[in-house]
Amino acid sequence: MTGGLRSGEVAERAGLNIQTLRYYERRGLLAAPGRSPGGHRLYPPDTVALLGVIKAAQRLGFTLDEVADLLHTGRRRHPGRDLRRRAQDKIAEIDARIADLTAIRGALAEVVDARCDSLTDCTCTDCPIPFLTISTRRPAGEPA
Amino acid sequence: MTGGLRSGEVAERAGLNIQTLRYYERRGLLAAPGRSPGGHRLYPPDTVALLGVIKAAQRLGFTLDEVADLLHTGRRRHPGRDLRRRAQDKIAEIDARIADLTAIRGALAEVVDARCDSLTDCTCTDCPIPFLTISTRRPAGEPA
DNA sequence: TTGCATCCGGTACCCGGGTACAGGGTTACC
DNA sequence: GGTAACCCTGTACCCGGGTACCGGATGCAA
Repeated sequence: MTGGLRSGEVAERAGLNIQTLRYYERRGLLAAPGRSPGGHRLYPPDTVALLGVIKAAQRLGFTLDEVADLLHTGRRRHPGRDLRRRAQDKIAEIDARIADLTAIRGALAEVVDARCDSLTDCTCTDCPIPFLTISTRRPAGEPA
Repeated sequence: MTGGLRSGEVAERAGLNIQTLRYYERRGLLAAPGRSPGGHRLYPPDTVALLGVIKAAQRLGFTLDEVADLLHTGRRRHPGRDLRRRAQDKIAEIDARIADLTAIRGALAEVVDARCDSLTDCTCTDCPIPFLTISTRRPAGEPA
């Protein structure tokens, strides 16, 4: 009888590296699974689906810490409100990020339109490069 | 007589850390400056402006390697064409990034609208979470 | 019971953009 | 010529999300 899936099987089905499974365990995304008598991990079969959820949440822009948190609070406190609030916060972050990128895009378009020819010694008239002081926030980093 | 600015002065005027100046030197963004008899760096005064340019380029989404490259090719080969082409490439990258973020935003909005209450066991009707297979590209990373 | 595939834990490394620290040498001013 | 402030080199560390390698132990089938 099979007490669960071996790490190699889980990794293959989920499209991940075995090391990544152990990494997720360390990070608190996966509960420590049962073990065979010899110490090999035996995962419950729904682990594969859980990993799919984790990957989906990552695609939504959540960090691994945030995903771990969501998984845990999902089990404990009043869950629904929490997920919705976090999703809304994440939308706000994404909007800010899009606004940043849009501003940068505009500045780049100006550089192209003005036919700038050098970062340091541009000879074009009304060169926009000296005025690139937009976006004094985070340079171009990910959300906090 | 002053043979140039000391690193502390440059760092302060440019709003950077001294370590960062040396880091930029290693990365090829700043040429190795002259030295005092005792070995202290003495920077030409326009270094401060150059650092401003570097920061501007970073804000435009160029990596340090790309900036170094732009600064070098700006001096050598046929410069103008290069800068314009790279700026256009960068605009395309940014557009792709914005498209990704917009898709993610849409998915998050669905999660909010549907009043999902759990990542793993959502009880809402027509829950969108199982369908979060959008954006099979890079998860949410920076441009290549 | 032999042999190969798989897995174990621990540790080190990768990317990009820096920052920090230790232990010493220099500069500048009084 | 003292002494504070500054600077030097070299090395290690930070973040996030993993990946790679090592030597040894297990699992499973013939």
